[in-house]
Amino acid sequence: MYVNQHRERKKSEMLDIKFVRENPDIVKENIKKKFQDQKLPLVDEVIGLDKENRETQQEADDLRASRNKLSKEIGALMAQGKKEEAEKVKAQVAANAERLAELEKKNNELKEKIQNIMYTIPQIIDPSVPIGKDDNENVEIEKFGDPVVPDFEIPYHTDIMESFGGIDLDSARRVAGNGFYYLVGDIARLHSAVISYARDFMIDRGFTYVVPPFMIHGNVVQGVMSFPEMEAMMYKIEGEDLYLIGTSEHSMIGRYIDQQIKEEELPLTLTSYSPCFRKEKGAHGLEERGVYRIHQFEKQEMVVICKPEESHMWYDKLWQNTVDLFRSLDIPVRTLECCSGDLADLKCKSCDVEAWSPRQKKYFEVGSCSNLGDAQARRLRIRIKGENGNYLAHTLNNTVVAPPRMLIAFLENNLQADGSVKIPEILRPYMGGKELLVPKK
RNA sequence: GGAGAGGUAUCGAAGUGGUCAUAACGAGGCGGUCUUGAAAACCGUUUGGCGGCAACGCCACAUGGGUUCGAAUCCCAUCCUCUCCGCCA
Repeated sequence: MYVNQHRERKKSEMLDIKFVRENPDIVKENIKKKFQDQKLPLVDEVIGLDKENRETQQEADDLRASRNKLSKEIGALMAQGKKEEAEKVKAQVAANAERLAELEKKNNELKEKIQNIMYTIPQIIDPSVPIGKDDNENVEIEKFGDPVVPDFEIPYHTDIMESFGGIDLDSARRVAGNGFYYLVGDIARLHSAVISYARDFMIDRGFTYVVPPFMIHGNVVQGVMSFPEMEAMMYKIEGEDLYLIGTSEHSMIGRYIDQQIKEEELPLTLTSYSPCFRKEKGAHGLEERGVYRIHQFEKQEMVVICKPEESHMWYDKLWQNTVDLFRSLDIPVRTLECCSGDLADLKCKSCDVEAWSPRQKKYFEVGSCSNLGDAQARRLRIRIKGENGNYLAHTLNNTVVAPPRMLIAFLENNLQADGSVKIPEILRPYMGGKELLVPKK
């Protein structure tokens, strides 16, 4: 099995060094588009190092070739009993040994330098990505449904939950600290109902349901996300090479590490369930309290592995699925496209699906859809076995739904003036047929 | 946690210091012969990565290191899998 072959942490790259060598201008232009000008000198630097490395490699390979040849001669001479002649050839090999050791050392140093740089050179973004510096310049693409503001006041989401006796944050803080929750009664049931409904929604659209591992090895983490993300997000199990997943995308993409997938098996269209664990380092404001930003939540995810030429098409289908799901629950949404400067280095294109908050009178993020191009596949060596050789797959992922955050949108949009919450028809089978949640106080 | 066995290509598996790692042998896949068609039989073909215009060369036998002119093979360390026992949802 492949499992242990790449346990050692190896930094790896988003772009092919060959591509950088042959298209330095494209790579530089891309860096500028992402407002990372400080990385510009690295391109020429890495191309120089690469040239030096290939020369070193070639000389070392030649020396190895000569050693291999001479060693065979020694074997033949020994077999014939010609010991003296064998000794002479041995001396020849020894003469090259020192130079080879030198080259190997240099080769390793160069490789490490190259990798360190390549690790920071961002993925080429899709031409359709809007250029902008940070998240202020993200672009609204399309709205779905009317963002209604009712003529009664919508309470903060934890207050709505409390009116049903549905949340216990105080106990959660005592037991696990800030960023955890107990969901109780109908609210807990609603949480499970949403997950189950989302699962069936995706199964009906032809996706295969998967329950993956909730912990993964360090090398898989490195393959699916960049190092700064990893530091800020991932919980590590003490004394083990295991991390709690931040999303099932991690274990779902990791499933194909070092694999060659037959062309005819593609596309792989999967929907996975998992709890997600995130450190969420850094301070968060008022609007991120309650169950908005937490250390543990559950999520139904969709993941696609496909041929390069199909990733655009799947990207559009993926975010549309989330829009459709929210619309089926009468929640207004919009799509917000990530601009170049806000796009993670691993991604070619990404958008957020945002749900309407009638309380805040604005949209807020409930899901994120990304096309990673071949960046994850390059890092994890996920290849497609084609007629004319192997090539890297493209990978995409998107949130189907992530309660409890999604519950915020659900409760706010389905709250009635009398404090009750109506259950959309489509969700009722998952709620034991209930049409309405009635507050306890 | 204890005791054994083991990690080689798509799978099973041989190889225990050189002339079998473009990896024996078997299976599977692909192409072909035969056949009305199929099965069977037979023949051929089939690892991945890097460099090079090419010829060709290098690397990879779980991982890392060591011994050696030369390591799948010997030595050291680490990881993992399987079987049985124990414990346990």
